[in-house]
Order: sequence, then C-alpha cells, then structure tokens
Amino acid sequence: MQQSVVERIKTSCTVVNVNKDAFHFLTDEQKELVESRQVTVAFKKGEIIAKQGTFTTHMLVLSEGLAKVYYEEDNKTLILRIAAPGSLIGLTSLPQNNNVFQYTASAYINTTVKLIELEIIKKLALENGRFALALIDILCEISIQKNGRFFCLSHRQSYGKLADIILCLAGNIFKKSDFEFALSRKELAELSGMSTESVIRTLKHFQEDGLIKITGKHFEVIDPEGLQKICQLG
Amino acid sequence: MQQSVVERIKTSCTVVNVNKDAFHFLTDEQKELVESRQVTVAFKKGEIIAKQGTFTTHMLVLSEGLAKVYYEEDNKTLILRIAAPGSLIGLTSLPQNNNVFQYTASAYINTTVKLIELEIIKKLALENGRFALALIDILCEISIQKNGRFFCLSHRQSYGKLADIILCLAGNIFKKSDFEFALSRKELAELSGMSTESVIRTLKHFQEDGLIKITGKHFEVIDPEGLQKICQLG
DNA sequence: TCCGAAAGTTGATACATATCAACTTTTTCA
DNA sequence: TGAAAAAGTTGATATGTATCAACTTTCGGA
Repeated sequence: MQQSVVERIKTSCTVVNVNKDAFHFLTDEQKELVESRQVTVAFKKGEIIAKQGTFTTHMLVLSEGLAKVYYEEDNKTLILRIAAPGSLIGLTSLPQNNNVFQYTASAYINTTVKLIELEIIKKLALENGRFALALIDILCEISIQKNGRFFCLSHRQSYGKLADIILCLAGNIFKKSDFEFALSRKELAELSGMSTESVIRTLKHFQEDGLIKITGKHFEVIDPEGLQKICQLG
Repeated sequence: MQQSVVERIKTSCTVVNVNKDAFHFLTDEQKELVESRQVTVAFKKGEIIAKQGTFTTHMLVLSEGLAKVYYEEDNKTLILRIAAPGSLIGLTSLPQNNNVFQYTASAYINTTVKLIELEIIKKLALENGRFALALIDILCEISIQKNGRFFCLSHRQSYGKLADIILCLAGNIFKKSDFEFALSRKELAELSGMSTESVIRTLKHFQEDGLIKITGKHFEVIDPEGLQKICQLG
C-alpha cells in the first residue's frame, strides 16, 4: 500500500504517539497470563478514562477509539498527546513512588481499553528482558515525541502551531488528506495551545491561501507542503 | 540533616532531573563489566558534550558538574533539563531506530562524564530485570518532570516562569536559599523561555517586592512561599 | 593596567494573540 | 417541531512580552 502525501510529511510535533506492541515479545505462557487477567471496558465520547491524581492499579491499553491525554493544573489543561489504538496509558505510574495517574485521559470518541494490572506488567518486565526493553523503547518514543511537541507549542506562533496539528491529524490519525473532523474548534484550540477565536481566524486564513478546504465538518488538506513550510517558519 | 525551606517547596516544573542510581541493581560481575569498559571524559565550561543528530554509541553518566540539555530546531533552542551529577544523557537513543542524540548537551561549568556503550546497557537490561525496571523508572521520572516543565513554560506567564526557575535552582541544584550564581542573565532567560530584558525587569520586580536579593552574582531567596504563590497564580 | 568586548540595564515601541462582546448558525432534546 | 443551549464567527480592544536602540558596567586578555 502506498503512503499518501500527508503521511510522508514530517512534522516536528506529532501529537499522536505511535506505539509499538511490547506484548508481542512475551512467551505464549506470559501472553496467556495477560489475557486471562485483563478486563475490557468501553467508554462513551467525553467520558473520563483515567483521572490525574487517582491511584493507578492498572495500565490501560487503548484498543479502539481515540483519547485525549492531558495534564491538569490550576484549572488549566495541557494536552500531552492523543492516544490512538495501541497506545499505553498509565505506564509512567509504574515506579512505586509515582503510583497515581500523572495525567487525565478522556475519550474523544467512543473508546475501549484493556486494563492490565501494573503488578503483572512489573512481573513480566522483571522476568522477560525483551519485554522490558520494549517498554523502554516506548517510553523513549514518547519522550522524543514530547520534545517535539514541547518545542512546537513554546517556540512557534499560532500559524505554525495550527499547521502542525492539522498535518498531524491528517498524517497520523486519519492517514489521508481529507477527513470528517469530529473535534470542535475549541478542542482544536486546546490541542494547539491557542484561543478558539484565533483558531477560527487562522483556519480562515489557511483557506484563503488555498492550503486547506473546510466544508462543515469535512476537512481537506490541499497543500501539505505549504503547511509544512508554515510550520518551519514559525 | 534537616531540609531547608527552599528544598521543601514544591514547584510544578523542576528543570533538574533527579536521577536514581540504576547501576546499584547490577550484580558485582555486571558492575565490573561496566567499570572495566567505561571511559571518563572531562569537559570545560561551554563545551559540547553531545550533539543532537550525531550517532549515539555510548550513554553518558554525568559524574561531576552541571550540563544544559536542550533541543535544537531552526536556530531556536529549548532547554529540556539541567543534568546534575547522576543524570543519564543519551538514554533515549537506546531504541534501534533512534540511534542519534535527540538533544544537545553542553557544560554549564567544568563537567566530567562517564561513557558506557549503549550495547552494554542493552545487554544488561536484557539479562537483569531489576536494572531494566530501574531504567524504566528513570524514564518515567524524566517524563513526569517534563510534563511539569512543559506546562509551566506554555501556560504560565513571565513572572510565574521565572519564579519557578529560581525556586528550582535554589531547591534542587544549590539546595540552599543563597548561592553564587554562575549563569548569565541570557542563560536564565533561555531556561525560563523569555527574553533577557524581561528577565532583568522581572528580577528587579522580585527584588523590589522583597522576594529575592541580588548582589552581583550572589542570589538570595528571601521569600520562597511568596515565589511559590507567584508560580501558582501564573 | 588599560582597552575592547561581552554582559547587564533601561526606556520606547511594536506586535502577536488573548479577551470581550455581539451576533449567527447549528445542534440537542423536551 | 420548536425553543434553548452549544458551537461557531466576527470585529474591537487590551495586554503581555518581544524587539530595538542607547547606554553603563563588568570582565578578560594583550
């Protein structure tokens, strides 16, 4: 299958974290243990999957849907990433002294997650080096992605931030240049760290410049290279 | 030993990453392997210890000094953290497909680092679960700290950002309320993500309000609680 | 020790973007 | 189906902070 243009575009701050499958390194016996103990839970759009500050007994594996992972403080929120199928939530609570969720996760759309006890994860990491190394890999990936997003939100200005988010959505979530967009303007604003009004004005600008086309909820990226250029300029 | 007031103050965005000693979980034999193969290198103030984009063959353990760890893009820099003794640099390059440094590290002051081959780290993580788990712990800590810093730099305004950095320096690096400050105003600005001029003006404000006292290169935190309040307000 | 460069400081100005307010369109659900 | 609520849009205004320019102080090296 050929990659579309939007998928090939590299953005500095992908908000979506691509997760590898660590479980694939488990032995059949270990896989069975995980499967025998795991529980699947479905969340409706808008529901909170995990709340920052509550005790983490289980790690979550997002199996279907899309979740917003965000950090909360003083009534302000910072979206850390969008969790897509395969993403792990709650891995950072593995250390004994951080056994609460370090962020909140809520469902953008209807979402199902599998719950696996952290104690089992810890046990498996201890006895299976390849699995442990895979977890390390995932944590490294998340760290690298976060650096890019951090840079983008703190060093670019509105045009660059929004262009980046649009490319991320097209290239990493929907994986095509046109898509029905489920998120509100307010949520787009939250993602790009700007006000709703600024998002609207900037989107309008992008349309006038022929970079994107919006018809109701339908988004189309017309000039990905142009958007990428805006990302880089600031 | 009693903790000083500045050490007890919690800030949202500690720029210093407190690292645990993962090597302590190694067997005597494994420790010997590490020690027999490790090399120690000294860097002078200002020198580059590791450059973003170059191939990572070794992980670095900072043993003495202080280093600035920063992300570079388009001639702009974003300081990710200050590496203090015990900090690991280059751990995020462990995954096969990210085998280049993901950030640059340079010496704030004269600094020595130990170099350990990544291959050895990988081998040890594979055969020693407790060591692997300790690495996971460290990555989680870094991740959590980065969330706080990310939030601080993107959601607070200048007063809050600078107050936070001052509390971090006092509480986490110098571990006392008064210290000789080696960093220039420009570097303080870089750390808090603002312009040099704004840093100067804000410091002046803090002095006038009796929060801190500066005499030449000598810094003294007079009212840590007051600074903390400023952090929280924004 | 003195000169030039770097660091530090101050005030004036510019600018990006948030905020506010008024309004329109769309959606929701009783 | 119609009324209320939510989402989207637009223009005017406010504000925080960067930028620029001029200047002073400090520091390093010939």
